[in-house]
Amino acid sequence: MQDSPDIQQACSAALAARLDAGFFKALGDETRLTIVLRLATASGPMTVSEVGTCCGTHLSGVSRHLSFLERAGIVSSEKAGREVYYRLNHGVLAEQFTGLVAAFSACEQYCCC
Amino acid sequence: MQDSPDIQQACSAALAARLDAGFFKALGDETRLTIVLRLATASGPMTVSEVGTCCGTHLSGVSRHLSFLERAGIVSSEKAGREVYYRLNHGVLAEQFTGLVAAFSACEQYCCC
DNA sequence: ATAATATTTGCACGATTGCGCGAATATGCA
DNA sequence: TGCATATTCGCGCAATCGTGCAAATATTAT
Repeated sequence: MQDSPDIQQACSAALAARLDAGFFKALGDETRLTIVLRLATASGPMTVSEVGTCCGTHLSGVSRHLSFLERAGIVSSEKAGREVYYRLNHGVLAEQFTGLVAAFSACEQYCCC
Repeated sequence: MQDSPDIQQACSAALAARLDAGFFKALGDETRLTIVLRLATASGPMTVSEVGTCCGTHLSGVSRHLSFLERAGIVSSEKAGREVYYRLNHGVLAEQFTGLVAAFSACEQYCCC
């Protein structure tokens, strides 16, 4: 199989599948990035209140941000009693970013000049 | 040097430096992602008008999106006569994503349980 | 100089977003 | 049962965003 329109189509489709606006949108807010950073450097799962101490916003906003991040697959939650523990999905992030690198690289190699 | 608050601080700072909301915000819009995909699979630089054929929006909007992407470092422009040629900064994207993988991985290794 | 083409900019509109506040819900404890 | 704590939800507000349209600008061609 050599460089043909077929392989270019495949590269394009693979990259398109990786380009999820929701994922990037979730990371495109300062407060949410602060939360992500806090969770990334935590020694374990954190409650909403604990996360809330790192960013100056109201706790309801923190709860909403965490839900947003969870919907994007970036964090996971687990309910324990009246508290909800959030943790960062390191695996998802690593897989996404490495996948993006590979997809962009493939496009550059097979589609570009 | 072993796992100490110092190295945790270093990991946190390194990740914080990578977490640029503007960068993610630039990729957090469907139309801009369509433009990025188009440029990623192009055989060379493209004019604003050429890029515009891939997304249903008005040409002025395409111009604005390209400016946004350029401000985020994702694309570069070069003026040639009355046309402006845009191209994807593959290197920047690769460096950003690989850097993110490394920074998250370091945090997971040295800060987390 | 005049006309045609490519791009950018100003403007207004509708939609979305992040936020704080208070109420509602859920759970644990006395 | 009553009370305190943790989280979520509904509401409204201000700010931002994406868009189309028309005008302005820049450059090329006649």
